[in-house]
Amino acid sequence: MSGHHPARGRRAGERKGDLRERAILDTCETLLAEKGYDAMKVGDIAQGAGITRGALYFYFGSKQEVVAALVARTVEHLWERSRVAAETTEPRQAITAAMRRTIELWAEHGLVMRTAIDLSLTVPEIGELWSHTADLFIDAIRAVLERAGVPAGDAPHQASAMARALCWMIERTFYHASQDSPEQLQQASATCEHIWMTTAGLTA
Amino acid sequence: MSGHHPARGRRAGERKGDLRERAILDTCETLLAEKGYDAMKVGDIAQGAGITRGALYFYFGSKQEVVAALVARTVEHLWERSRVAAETTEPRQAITAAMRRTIELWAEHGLVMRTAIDLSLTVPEIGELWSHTADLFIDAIRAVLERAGVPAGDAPHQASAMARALCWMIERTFYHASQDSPEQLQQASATCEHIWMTTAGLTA
DNA sequence: GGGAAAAATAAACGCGGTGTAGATTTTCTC
DNA sequence: GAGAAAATCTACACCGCGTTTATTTTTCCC
Repeated sequence: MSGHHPARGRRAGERKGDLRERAILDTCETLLAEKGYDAMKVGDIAQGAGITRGALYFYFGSKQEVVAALVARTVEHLWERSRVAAETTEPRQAITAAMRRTIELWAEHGLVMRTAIDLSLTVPEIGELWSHTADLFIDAIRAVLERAGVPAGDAPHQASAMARALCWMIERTFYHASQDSPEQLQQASATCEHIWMTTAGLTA
Repeated sequence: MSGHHPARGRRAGERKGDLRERAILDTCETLLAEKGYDAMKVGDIAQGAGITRGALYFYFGSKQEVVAALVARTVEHLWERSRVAAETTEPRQAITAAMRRTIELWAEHGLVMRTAIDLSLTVPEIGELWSHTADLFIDAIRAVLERAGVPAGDAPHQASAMARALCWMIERTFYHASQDSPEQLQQASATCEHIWMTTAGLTA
């Protein structure tokens, strides 16, 4: 058992320490890229943020909480971006636009997204965040499929199930591609787009 | 740094300890299902296998090595099954047969396969095993696509890239479905099969 | 500018888990 | 049945996390 209640300090808007909190998350992101989750120790994060271990535990209750907060920050960003888009009605355009946006998201936040996926099992809070995010994407895909004429419903070849499968395809394909080069992301995107189109009944 | 060279004991065929080695892997598989990787401690595995921690370290150099061995054992099984099949030439039948086989594999070995995927990043040896396995599947899918008329090649809408995307779709979809019920596996399979068919240009 | 609250420091400590070492017993082999 | 190799046990050293405490510095705000 770690901490039952937050044991967090500082409540009430926008103290100075919010700066440090951001510094901690930034450092965490950097170290995650450099060494990976396991090898990254709490002391490293603190040091990188210019504080001591003790001080870090004033802001966050555990290592997992730090990473969870980092994921939350990133994921919130994803949601905003997604809310803005998704207004195109013509299916073909919608798909193309969505894939372009997906490339941007993975190019910019690939590391954190991969970390979120990896830790989904281990850290329940992160699991929640990511599965919620996935649901948003699935629903967006579902809407496009239905607009393109795929019958609505939960059965195997109806829109919901297909959208889910397509979402996992995109997630996994970009997960791998984002570990390589930006070119790989482009390639991956083109392939996913084509399969999505075909599945939607839109023969290119 | 853990252990550089194996530090393994016992070489030369079929000592008594091979029995224990199997017992260790069996216990590991059980505990993995019950508690998950992190919560499963080395002492638990040893106890389950009827020996002490120290004895376990005679057979395996680390916790990771134990799980890697378990994955290797399972994956070898997968390879055999795949070698036997994949002789159907008619694309539609080949796809249906492949999906039926995939259901069986995930129903039987879902837990270990999920573990392999989860630890691919953390444990290099497991990463190797799994990516090799994935390559086999990708190649099988590629062959079917080409037989169905999809042009060969590495470009985004040619057979190789599409096969890769389809493989990740199947992996991830089954990964999730296998955590729920056998019924979910059936559903997932039907959906994946449909998308695969469509992608291959075989309108159902 | 002075007092309260917030933010940070340093130095311990306990806990749990991994991996290692050395001694010891069992088992094979001749 | 003696010696070697295999298998096992017990005890320990290490590392990292999370906690605690006591003490200082910074910041807020009236």
